[in-house]
Amino acid sequence: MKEKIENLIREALKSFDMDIKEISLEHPVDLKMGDYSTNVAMVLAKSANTNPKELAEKMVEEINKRVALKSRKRATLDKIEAKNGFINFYLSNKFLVDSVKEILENKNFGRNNYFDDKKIMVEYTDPNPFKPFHIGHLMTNAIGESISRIVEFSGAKAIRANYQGDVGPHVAKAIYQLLKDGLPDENKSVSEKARYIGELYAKGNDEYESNENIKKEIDEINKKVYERNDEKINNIYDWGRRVTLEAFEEIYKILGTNFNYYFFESVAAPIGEKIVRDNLDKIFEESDGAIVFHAEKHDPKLHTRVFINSKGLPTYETKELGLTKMKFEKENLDLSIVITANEQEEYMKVVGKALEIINPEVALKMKHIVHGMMRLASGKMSSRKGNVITGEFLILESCKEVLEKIKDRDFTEEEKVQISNDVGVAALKYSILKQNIGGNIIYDFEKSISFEGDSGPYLQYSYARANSIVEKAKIENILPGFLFGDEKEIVLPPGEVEKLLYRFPEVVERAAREFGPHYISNYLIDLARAFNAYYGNTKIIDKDDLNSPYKIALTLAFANVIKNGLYLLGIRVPERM
RNA sequence: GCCUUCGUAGUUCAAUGGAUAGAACAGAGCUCUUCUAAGGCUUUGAUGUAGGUUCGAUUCCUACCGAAGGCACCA
Repeated sequence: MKEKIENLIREALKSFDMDIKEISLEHPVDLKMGDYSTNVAMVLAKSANTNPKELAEKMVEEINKRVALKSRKRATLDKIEAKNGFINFYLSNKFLVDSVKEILENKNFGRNNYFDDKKIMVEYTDPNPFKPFHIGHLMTNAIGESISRIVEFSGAKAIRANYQGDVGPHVAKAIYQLLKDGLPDENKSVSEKARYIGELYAKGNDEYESNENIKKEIDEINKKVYERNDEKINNIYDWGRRVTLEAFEEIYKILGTNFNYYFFESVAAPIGEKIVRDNLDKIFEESDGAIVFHAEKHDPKLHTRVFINSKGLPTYETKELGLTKMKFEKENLDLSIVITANEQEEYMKVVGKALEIINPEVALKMKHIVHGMMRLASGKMSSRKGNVITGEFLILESCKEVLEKIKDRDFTEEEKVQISNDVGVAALKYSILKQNIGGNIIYDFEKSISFEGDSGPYLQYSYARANSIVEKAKIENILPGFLFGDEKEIVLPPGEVEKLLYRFPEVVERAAREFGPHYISNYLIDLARAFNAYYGNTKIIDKDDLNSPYKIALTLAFANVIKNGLYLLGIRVPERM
């Protein structure tokens, strides 16, 4: 449709001997201004020595001449007008109803081909064994899963990767404390054991910072973990690594993520180390016993970073180089996306610069997407029993809240658990994905599990309600249809719902182009609001209404789009709730 | 100090250089003998400051004020 209108504009311009590189064609904020609108007259007026209004009017005349050539019945455009220098296009009822029809016929409505035939790896979540799964991991997971699905819907083959720090000082801190305090009870569940390890990590961290001798001891353990030459430490390490990774798997299951690849720092480290040592003197330099990269020599906005520390151990930067090499060896990628919090933005630029010198081809295919940090709106939660809020805790609380809400509903126990999991996770994910991912999220526990207004459960609820109407209509033997009364003409004026439905593929494409899941969340909320308003003042199932089949078709189309949209956000859609 | 990102209703967020800056929450008032009231309807309220570019600036540029992150052996 968009292209069709653009062609009309171009043809009209041609008749005035004018042309423009890029036609800006947008949806006016207000539906009263038409369905599409262009500002070309305003852009070109000056160079054409005329004023925008006049040019717009002349163009409308020209476009109307061309449209009139086509038969009225098949027309997709109803009206074209010039207003305040804009040219507004109004879609015909026929086009809108046809788009509803298309949604019912095409289960994949919303797909586009922006990333056709591209192979894209998305690395996200990245929790570290021996440490808790915290809120930041929840954020990265929600964003990464959504971006993976969006690029898939845009034609790409998405490869999901998870990169986990199974070596490094944090591991040594946990092991030190485990050696001191002992292992947890064998009978405890995996997640309880993982929680115990996480608590000891925090304790070890405190010790590390407050006691010089313990610091040395932990540094020693760190080295042994890399070298794997101490059996006692190896045993605890292998056990702790396994337990925490298993606990993460349980969380991924609830969140709905399946990774294709798991990368580990322990593997990436030696690969990265070789790259650094091979490029010593060429790119990297020795300084104070460490090996560093003076990035500011290549770009004054960057700074120096240590790649191999003075104890001879590789830092995160080096591991990142190794990881990148591994990724491109495993798969022939067109694009490799890494999603992290924005605190890593600056040094990723340094790593990127080093990579650019070592392997410019690969560097071009790297994309670092950063999201904001989760900050607490109030200190309430963090002080609770001295616990930090982990991502896991948040998921459980949110689901528990939903369970409480539906406890008296007419569902089986099994259904109740399923629904509360789906809705609880939706509330959290939506609160992360509803806003631009770059900004910080001021985290408010109450609001994140809000089920009203601009929320995931609101969307799920709208879907469940639409779904139940369609189900009920089936029982009453009214099926979706596209005949309007006795007339062959469409008499039911399509409303706001239709005018939003056909835009879905455009929204998905934009979300893919800009890696912005929030475009989808915002769209879905607008759509759901429009439908809920329609629902509020229309009787959809009505045996005496000849338009009832169309109303049901519209309801079904709405449900399909919400379902596909929520899928792209990584949110499950309960049929009933 | 330097670098990066960001300042929009009381609060949390939208807005592709465009038309009257949208929502949600909170506040006030309606609304279930129609299909799920986790809903709908009505209503109060905002672009940090000062310049500049432009037919047009929340959006681009400059300065200032404020916030977050980063700036050598953590990730």
